Amino acid sequence: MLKIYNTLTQKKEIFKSLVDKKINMYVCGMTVYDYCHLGHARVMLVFDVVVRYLRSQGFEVNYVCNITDIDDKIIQRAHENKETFQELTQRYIQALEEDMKALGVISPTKQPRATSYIAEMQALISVLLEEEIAYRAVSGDIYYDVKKFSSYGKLSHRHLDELQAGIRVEVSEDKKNPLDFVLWKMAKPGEPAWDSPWGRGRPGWHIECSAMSMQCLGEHFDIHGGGFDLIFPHHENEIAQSEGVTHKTFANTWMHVGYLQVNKEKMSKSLGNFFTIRDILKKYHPEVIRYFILSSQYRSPLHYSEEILNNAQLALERLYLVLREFNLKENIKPASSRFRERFLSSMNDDFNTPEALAVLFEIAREINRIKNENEEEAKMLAYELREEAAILGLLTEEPSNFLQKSSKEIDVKRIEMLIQQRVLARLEKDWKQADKIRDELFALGVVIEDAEGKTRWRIQ
RNA sequence: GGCUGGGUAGCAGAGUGGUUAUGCAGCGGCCUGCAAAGCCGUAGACGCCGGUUCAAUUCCGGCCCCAGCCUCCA
Repeated sequence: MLKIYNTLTQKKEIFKSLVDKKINMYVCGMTVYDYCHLGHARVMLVFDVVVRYLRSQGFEVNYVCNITDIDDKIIQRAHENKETFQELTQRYIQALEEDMKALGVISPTKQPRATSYIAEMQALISVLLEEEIAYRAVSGDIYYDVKKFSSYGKLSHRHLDELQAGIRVEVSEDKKNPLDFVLWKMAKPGEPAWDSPWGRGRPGWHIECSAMSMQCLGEHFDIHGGGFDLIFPHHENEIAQSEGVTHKTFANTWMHVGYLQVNKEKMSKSLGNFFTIRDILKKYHPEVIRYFILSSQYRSPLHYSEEILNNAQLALERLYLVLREFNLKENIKPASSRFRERFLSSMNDDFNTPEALAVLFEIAREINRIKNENEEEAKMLAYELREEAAILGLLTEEPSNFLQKSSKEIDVKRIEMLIQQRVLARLEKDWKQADKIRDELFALGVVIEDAEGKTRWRIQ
């Protein structure tokens, strides 16, 4: 029985899809004006695992993840770069796709872009104006009147008066209420603009997700997700807009991924403490990043440091060292074991990946324990280990590939030649020479293992 | 000020009203020419103060501390 923590109710709830065995899920994706950092990777990897898991449990998941390709920061950045906003966004959309591919993130079923849904956004704004939930200000900009939506604040668990007390931005003369947010913004000369019944302009940030999610998934769907920082105001506003138009529940379950922290601070662009995905991939295997992300529960803050990533690497090596012992070429569906049940119940408990990983390590130990006495059973467990790890997107590589991959240039020919020399030295029981070669290899970052008459090597 | 979520062994990080999380690191052993890998064993923890209970790290209350949101942010 799958339970998911719902930000809306602040409880873990038994998950039930609107249509049996089908799930419609929307995740707020990236604004494309710069490279993605590890914090973005966390969100994408978490939902990647959510989708993989749900599919493995027989759900047909319709996974929509948008791209925001028009917004103030994009306009500003394009202006700074003296290029069109399309040139800018196209470049970063491509970078985003490269990053996601490198991380092994499965593609969303659909990846709508804001600029392709301008008409749908305008349709929503029209309804909100007709219903007088939105108003046109003196400037011509159109705002959402938060006072008209009685349950405003239900997702972030705040009340309008509390919010107003904490206002810390200068209040625009234009708005009736400082918390009102823009739906349509009139264009200044030189800014990107679209025709609308209210004049040339561009959409506000929040309306795009209402338009895209409802267009792609319907007015009422199962899961809506994103980073923690989107709870307020973004998702709150999405609810206000969508439910303001439809008068029915927008999304049933709201999932939010915790922050990635560096030195106890949130990783963010403004603090300048971020690491881009592509930079980290220069030093670490994608599965190491994935392991690191999954080693904490998705709602908790996750601390980043190089030491922790190194630890993730060592942990993954342990699992790969187990799989290396077997030739898992056959297409075998392993039988249920006592481990499988625990793996599944961990995942069913709000995607508790740290606990699921712990189960994988227990399988690994069991394999090591029995492999000499009962090779067949060990092999079955190895198949199971690989299958369950695949749900997390791990252990998908050939073990020797993973274990012999290095971020530095390695000279495999030289390594193998040295190993050959050492084998000869060992046959002659020339331990001094053998150890000297081993030291030499170690200096190259190569670790040697002598087992069952063979010598194997791996990196680091 | 309001609202969220936290504080678990050297590090990371789950979980539980009484029983080994897990990974890395440590200690002892087995294996090995020596290592590596692996196995067995072992040590070490639940912010502070009260309360409930036969029993609390786990429930309740208070306090302290940390992070985040209330402006754009995944």
